[in-house]
Amino acid sequence: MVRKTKEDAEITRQRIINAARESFLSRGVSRTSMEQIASCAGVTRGAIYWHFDNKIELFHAMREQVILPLIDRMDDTLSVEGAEDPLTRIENFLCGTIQILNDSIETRQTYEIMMSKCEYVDEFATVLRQILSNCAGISDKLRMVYEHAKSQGLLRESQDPAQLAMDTHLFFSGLLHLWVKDTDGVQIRPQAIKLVKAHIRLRRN
Amino acid sequence: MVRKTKEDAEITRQRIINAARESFLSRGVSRTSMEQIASCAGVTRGAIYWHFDNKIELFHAMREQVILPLIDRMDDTLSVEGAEDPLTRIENFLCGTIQILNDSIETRQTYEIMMSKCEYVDEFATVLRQILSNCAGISDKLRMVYEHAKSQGLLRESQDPAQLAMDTHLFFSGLLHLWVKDTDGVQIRPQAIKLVKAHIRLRRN
DNA sequence: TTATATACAAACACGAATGTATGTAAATAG
DNA sequence: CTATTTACATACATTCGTGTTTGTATATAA
Repeated sequence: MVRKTKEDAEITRQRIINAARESFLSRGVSRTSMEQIASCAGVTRGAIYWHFDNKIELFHAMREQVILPLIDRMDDTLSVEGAEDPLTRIENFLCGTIQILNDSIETRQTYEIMMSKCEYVDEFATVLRQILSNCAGISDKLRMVYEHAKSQGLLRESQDPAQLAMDTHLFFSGLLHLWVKDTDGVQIRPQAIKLVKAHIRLRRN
Repeated sequence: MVRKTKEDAEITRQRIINAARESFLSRGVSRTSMEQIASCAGVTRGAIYWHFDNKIELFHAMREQVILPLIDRMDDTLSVEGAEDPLTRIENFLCGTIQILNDSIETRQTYEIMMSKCEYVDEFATVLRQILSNCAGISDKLRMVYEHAKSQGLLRESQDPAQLAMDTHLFFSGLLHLWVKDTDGVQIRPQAIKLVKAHIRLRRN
């Protein structure tokens, strides 16, 4: 219970992040006190303030743990000129993201926190800007893939890739929001994959 | 500055709601204290506690002021068997909602609060459920209109009205989220209407 | 082997927010 | 005209959270 080795400290750090996630989820970010996180992690506030400057740094650490892998994966899934045609790549990207939310509790909880248990004001306004910038990145990537699809004659009629990309991005943004908030799994979780496929089918030649 | 007439009291009540909206918007719901709302409204906490039991009652009052008219409008715009064909009715409903957000500061601010300045935990979890239930209502209405469109042969190929409705609802949900958060008006506000029209065009025969 | 930095726990100081209780002057009912 | 509400303002009690400071045992570097 005293001085730990470096690995022990890293474990403590991770436990604090996990405790923060659980606490944020059940009480909301701003209502969660450092003391609550600490007791949930089995440490004192001293440990938290040792590893993190304050609550928002802790929030950032929690967020990055799930966001960075997702961004990497997006780059992989969308950009790779691989076996599948562009429209299938988009479909796989969307379905794969849903699948990750299904499989990873940490990702699911973090998304729920970001979408309905956090107030984006003051220091948190920065986070919102990061989210928006990330959104712009997704739209951009989608547009490029849709352009490929168009040049390969996969799209019906002459549809604008930029508008298609935005439509898909907004659809998926809405889907994620509802998916995450549908904690009972009644509203749309069961049909999410089917909806994605129908969405893609709508633009296929 | 003492006992007011009934109309004066109603004015005070409305000023408190307005002050709450402004305060919620800039500091977030949970960080906003009753004292801040009071001073912003030019009254004391006593006045607020006279009109409202607590912060969440105040929140509900603020929300209902903009939500109830919107719901009424949805019923009018979508349900009426009028001059326009079903797909145009949907388009008008979506564009009209965007237009209201554009024109009404109160509506815009309230939506921004609900979407990014509020934590849906504890007492506020109820609000989230209301929102979800409202979402289900919108999907339902949309599905019915799409069924009309299908029976009139307005849709391309054989598309499932339920899936189309969900797709539209998710698209619009994503659009509203991004529209509200795009306070600089750079990301999508200028192209929102065009996106709606492209979305509808995609399903037209 | 000793000095120092690390990884926390414990204690302190301070502010801030909430709900309630009490006071009060004027509007309104009878 | 007086009794009672109404529509607040003011004061009080209590709780809770934050950031910082101090203490300390041990890992680690030299």
